[in-house]
Amino acid sequence: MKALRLQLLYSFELEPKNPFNFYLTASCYNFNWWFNGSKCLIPISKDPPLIAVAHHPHDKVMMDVYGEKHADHVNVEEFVEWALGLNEDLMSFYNVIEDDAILREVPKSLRGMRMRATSLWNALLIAICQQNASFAQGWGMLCRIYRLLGLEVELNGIKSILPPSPRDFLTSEAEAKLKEAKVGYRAKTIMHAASMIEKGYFEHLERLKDEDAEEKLKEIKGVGSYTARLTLVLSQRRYGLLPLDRWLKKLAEEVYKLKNVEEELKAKWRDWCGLAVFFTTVVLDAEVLSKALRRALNGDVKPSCQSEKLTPLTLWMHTIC
DNA sequence: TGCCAGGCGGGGT
DNA sequence: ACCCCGCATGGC
Repeated sequence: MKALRLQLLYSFELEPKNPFNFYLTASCYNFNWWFNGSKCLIPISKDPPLIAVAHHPHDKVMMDVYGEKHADHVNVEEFVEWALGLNEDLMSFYNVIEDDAILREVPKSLRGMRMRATSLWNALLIAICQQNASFAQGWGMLCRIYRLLGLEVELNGIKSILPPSPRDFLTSEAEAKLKEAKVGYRAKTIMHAASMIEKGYFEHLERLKDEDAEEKLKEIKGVGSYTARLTLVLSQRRYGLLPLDRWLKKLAEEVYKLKNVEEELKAKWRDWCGLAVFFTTVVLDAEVLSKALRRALNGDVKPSCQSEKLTPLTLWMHTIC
């Protein structure tokens, strides 16, 4: 298949709040068609195609926006700044997690790293692929979804992919592609979610309170508390929500010695639960529970820097599908 | 081989 | 309210 050629529309620069580490921010949970070690591509929309290319030569973040002619430029600067979390007050988060037995490395080895946010639909895809699957399996599914259903683009010689839109999942060919992506029983959830988004069911979701937004997403069959909360963390930076799965529940019980994990983690992390969960997976390299548990109990809470090992920070260096 | 792996829903108490 | 199982898939 031939890639759609996009052209440079315009450029701008952004000034991140300190501390900021571009390399770590771009590396984490990313694929090699969106990060190559220096340039970080940020998909903005697929219809019409629009994508920003970020690089970081000094203290500012430089942005080049690519698309087709006459594309709508509205709100791109705001979106990209938000997607990279450039305005987030990390120091306030660091205050909450100082002395945390698992997260104490975050203000050190991961200093300045932001969580990249994404669209509601893309966040749903990510969250659904995490259900009842290991890190490698979940991201393998996602990788195949992007390759099979996304739109190949080329900007100034750089090949990349724009994530598929909800509409792209509502055909019979898409059903076959999902089968090929080996998402198993999650395919039904993905299609159900796509059709509800397409019908505009989640418009103005951002206006709802956390609890109501979570309940609304849970109306998708196959989406429960974990998936709904993770989706809202990734797509709206609603850090007050705690995406609690069996992995984190067991870790918290054993490492923090908690009984009622949900209640006590909320008291511990307060308005930063979502970001705390995100970094918990990063520092433990998203290892499966038994290994993550052993590491946390041994105080081995520094993320691995070996490129051969598949971790959230090295994902972009690997070809996993 | 059988059983798990960052869930979920439907069925049984 | 709980508890339990099946659900696709791949890896160990």
